[in-house]
Amino acid sequence: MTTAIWWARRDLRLADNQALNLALNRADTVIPVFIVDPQLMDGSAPKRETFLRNAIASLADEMRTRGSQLILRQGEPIQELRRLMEETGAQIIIAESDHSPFAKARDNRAAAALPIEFTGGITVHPPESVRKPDGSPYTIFTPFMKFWKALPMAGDPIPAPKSLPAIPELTSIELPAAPPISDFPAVENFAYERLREFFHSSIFDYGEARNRMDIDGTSRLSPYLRFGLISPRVLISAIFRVIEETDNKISKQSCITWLNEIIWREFYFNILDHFPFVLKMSFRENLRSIPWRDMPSDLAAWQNGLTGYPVVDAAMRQLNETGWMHNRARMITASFLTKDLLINWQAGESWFLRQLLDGDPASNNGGWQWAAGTGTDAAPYFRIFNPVLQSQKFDPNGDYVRRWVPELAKLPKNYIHSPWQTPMDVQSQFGIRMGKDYPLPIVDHQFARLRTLQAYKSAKSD
DNA sequence: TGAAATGTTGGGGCG
DNA sequence: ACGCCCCAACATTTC
Repeated sequence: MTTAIWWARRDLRLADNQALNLALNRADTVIPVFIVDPQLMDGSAPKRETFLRNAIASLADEMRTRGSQLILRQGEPIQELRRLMEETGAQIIIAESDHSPFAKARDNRAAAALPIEFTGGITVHPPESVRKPDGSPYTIFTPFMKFWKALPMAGDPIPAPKSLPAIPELTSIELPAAPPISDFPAVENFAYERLREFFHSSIFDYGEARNRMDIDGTSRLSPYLRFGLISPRVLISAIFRVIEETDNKISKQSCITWLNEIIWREFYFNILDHFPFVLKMSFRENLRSIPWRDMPSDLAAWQNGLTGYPVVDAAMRQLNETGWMHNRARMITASFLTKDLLINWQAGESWFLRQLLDGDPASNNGGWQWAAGTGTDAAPYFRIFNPVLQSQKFDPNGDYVRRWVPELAKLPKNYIHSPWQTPMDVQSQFGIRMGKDYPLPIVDHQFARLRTLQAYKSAKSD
């Protein structure tokens, strides 16, 4: 009679769960446990905590209908695991590997103290398996992506178990119920529904539509990936099949573009695994002394969506209200904070990490360092987004702005992207006073652009 | 997965 | 008819 503990962390799913599957294959009895770590549930990311609580509750439901029970404990994970081993007589603990410095330190401690085995699954290919021939990690996306695509897939997705072994009577804490998140129900099956819907049509226009902030052109699966309600392997094997079956050139290219986005995620897991220092400083050594501005009022205006640039404000308000932001908008707001306000990307990184449902240290850091031009394979520092042009291009009718900045909703299309240029008679015609009902720009873009070029140049030559 | 500055071209107005 | 200027429109370079 063998007993295994399945330690769930950010793999809150039944389908294609390598850790759960290994536990089921190894043992007659599998004790599923989620340990609430006060160090992680510290109120620093309330939206993600809500999603997590919902996801745990939903997984617990699913386990119950299959004859098992998700045990919830709270405390220092290693202590709790040891206690649970004593209570159940389990011989082994199995968990999915994680690669953040925090997770690695915790898991190394666990491995030193307990019989624990880790599986893959958080990425399709474990970071250590994507290396250059000489063994060093890739730091440029394209060669990484080519190598990644040439790797054989390690098996097909594992279907969800239809039933689970019953477990003995054990204590389990009650997690206070969390309000549901309307745009992102934290339910495994819903992720599949969303995937099906996306693959039914939008994916074939993804190449163009993904940039349009006024359109639902993206899969919006990121929170589900973040907490492992769906596995990247499921996404990859699904998209491979669609690519194979698609003849139309543009449609096929759209699918490949989406696939590459998933590979960007793998790339940043890789970068963080090999270069954990990126969480503390710029990847690029020659850009570590940019004279950032320390301007709390500008940072607050950015955080609260009150910069006077409609597309920036719309995006920040979308983030604050829903916990999600369109990817194009992430680039625009990140460019604005770092290049227009000349505020350290780390301030933006931590705000996003606080607010995003999909906030993950690897992807979030990768994205910010990309935008700031300080990262691996990043945008060159002189690539500065013009928030007005970006808005005109990717929200042509201003619908995205109108949705999230209601005080501008009445403004006609030709002024919606740069409302400070609205003539007085038009302002009074629509009953909007610039500078009162909506802020004037907190910085002039042309001026800010030159200031930033100067600042980056001075850092480079240090 | 930019944008601004600068350079080039070619058609049309005009003396 | 011709040269000249103007200036979109597009291309290239630069940051």
